[in-house]
Amino acid sequence: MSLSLKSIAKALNVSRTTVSWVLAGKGDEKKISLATQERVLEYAKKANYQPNLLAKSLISGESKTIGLVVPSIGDEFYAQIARVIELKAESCGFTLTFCSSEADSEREAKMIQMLKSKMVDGLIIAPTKHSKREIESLINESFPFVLIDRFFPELDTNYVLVDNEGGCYQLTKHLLALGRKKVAFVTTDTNLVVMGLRYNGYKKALSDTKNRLNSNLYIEVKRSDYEKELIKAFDRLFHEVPDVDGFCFATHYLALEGLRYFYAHHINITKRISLACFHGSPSFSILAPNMSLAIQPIEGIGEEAVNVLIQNIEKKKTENRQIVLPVKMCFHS
Amino acid sequence: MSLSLKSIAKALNVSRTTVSWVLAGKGDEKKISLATQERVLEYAKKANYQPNLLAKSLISGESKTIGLVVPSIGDEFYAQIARVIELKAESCGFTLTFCSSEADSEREAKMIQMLKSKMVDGLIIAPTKHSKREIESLINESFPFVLIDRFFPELDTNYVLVDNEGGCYQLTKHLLALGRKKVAFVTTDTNLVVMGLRYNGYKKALSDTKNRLNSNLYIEVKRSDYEKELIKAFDRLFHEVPDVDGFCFATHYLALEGLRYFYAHHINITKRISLACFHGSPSFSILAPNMSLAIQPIEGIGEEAVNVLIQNIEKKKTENRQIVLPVKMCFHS
DNA sequence: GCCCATAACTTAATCGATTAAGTTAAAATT
DNA sequence: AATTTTAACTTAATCGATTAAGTTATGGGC
Repeated sequence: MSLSLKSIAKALNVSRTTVSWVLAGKGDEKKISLATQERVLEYAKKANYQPNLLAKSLISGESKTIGLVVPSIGDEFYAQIARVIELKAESCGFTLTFCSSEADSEREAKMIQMLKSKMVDGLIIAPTKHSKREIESLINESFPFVLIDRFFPELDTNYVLVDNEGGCYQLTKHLLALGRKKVAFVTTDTNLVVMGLRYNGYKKALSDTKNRLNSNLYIEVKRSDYEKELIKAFDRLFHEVPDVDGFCFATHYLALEGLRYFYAHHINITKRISLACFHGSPSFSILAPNMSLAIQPIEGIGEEAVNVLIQNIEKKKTENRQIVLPVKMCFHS
Repeated sequence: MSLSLKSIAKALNVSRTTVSWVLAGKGDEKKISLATQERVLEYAKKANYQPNLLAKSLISGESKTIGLVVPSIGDEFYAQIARVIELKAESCGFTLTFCSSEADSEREAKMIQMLKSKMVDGLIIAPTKHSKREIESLINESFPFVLIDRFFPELDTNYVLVDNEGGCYQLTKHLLALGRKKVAFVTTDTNLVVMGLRYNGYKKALSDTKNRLNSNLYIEVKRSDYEKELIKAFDRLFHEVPDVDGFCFATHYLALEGLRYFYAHHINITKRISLACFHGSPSFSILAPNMSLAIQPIEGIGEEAVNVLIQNIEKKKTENRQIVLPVKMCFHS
């Protein structure tokens, strides 16, 4: 269908090698006459020749493609990460193929397998909670990869994370410093290590300020159907602890549902309670200008992930790198 | 590095052909002895053989990969579209490679070229305004592709759109039916055909109800730096037409900035004005529960795009299909 | 005992590129 | 004039798979 080196060679009555050399810019080096070089270049341009990169990859053993595996590309956070990764990867000559695991580790395993079969040069993965197995086998094959957003403390891998614990620690401390006494922590998916870290930050802030941990102030909702779950949990919370006066949300989507609840119940989110959230969303500055935020450095995560991965791809060796980026604190009263 | 057909063949002392047939499930058909079949299958399983799909694609001429080109994968709307497309494509045996054009037609042309070089079987493109050239050349090469979200009326291509004009027509009519007299239309990027269609819907609703078009009520902001642009435009609007009582936003991100303005200026968005927006965003139901919406059928767009594209890929022929999906109206008072 | 069918493979070409290792004819050197 | 160099190519192997077209050896039929 599309024209190949071979067909150019045939048309010009020269060998494939000659054409290959000229188009690769090695014409002079390989002592191809100027006349021939011009003939080849002109023909290639006129016919709009584009090399088949699959063939090239087959030989070179590198596809210049990175596989990105995230729970869902439809998620605002991962979509923005994907954008940064794409731009950074492109500047290094790589394109991106992505797969959404839909938070299903079997699906994830299949996608990783597929990407490897398509000969991606490396993977950037935001793993699901049960994908330790798959990650271990990547380690065994010493296939280049970097984890982002989530990790496995017991595995020695590359990863790029943010300071989950520190972020929630600072947010909680800020709420307490504002004079709040009963600060609730709202979280989900607690078998994810990073969620545990966020909770640790909350707990540490409490104990550092001699506040007692109150289990009634701990709200955990299941990931699926979290909207309704949260309403139920909040109804109970406001019944059990009517004078709750602060909220630290572990994720932006929980915070959005929390805000929906506060608005629906006419709860004064300036006077009666203070708010904080790990990461944010554009609408928060309108909905709750006073909410304090620990913003994840999306650019940094993406760029570091690509950096680490490409280093790993290029010099097969290299030790694993564990990067923890600081969050950007935005305090409000 | 990773083991190949060849190495399996060598290890078992059979020919590559035999191994290939057995692994392709053609063992019986090709009369390979059961003993050999078992030996091959067992070895392949133990060694975790995975075929090199690049090599397979080189032969078959199909990569089972679709290229997705959108202005930005970081954009909520395109991210969600991408998710749907990925799921649908996967169910048809395709994976997705994506590129963000960053609304730059030169960049877009480069990305399309790259994707074609990587031998994607087809493209799904949300084109930028100046990419007509590139699209035309795809037509000339009869390369399979589908446009989404945007299109070129003068080109005969596949496309999947939503009813832009009808959506804005109904939204505007609704605002007028609520008794609003001075409804503003807020838009951007007017050289995009679909933005023109949305404006047409607005104008048609006005003329159908014998309302006069008032150029003071037409707000157009540049795409870049639209946040500040919108503030300036609104300042002017409220000065020139203090009794403006309705707003129809052409996009969700304009509406969000509009809401930011209303909140900042304590403008009563229930009594003093009525709101409408083409498409929506999760926070709108909290920020402006009364805002009427014309929701784009994201699932439908993605699924139809994949359907049309795959049909196009599989039977090289086929006429172009032009699909316009209805929007889902959510009226509020 | 001869011929043919069939089981059970193997050889070699192919996809589209790259590249090490030739080849040939003309020019330069001795 | 004989030998070496060099310019300007070409041949053929290779990447990892697929597949059309052979090739054996064995068994059955007559």
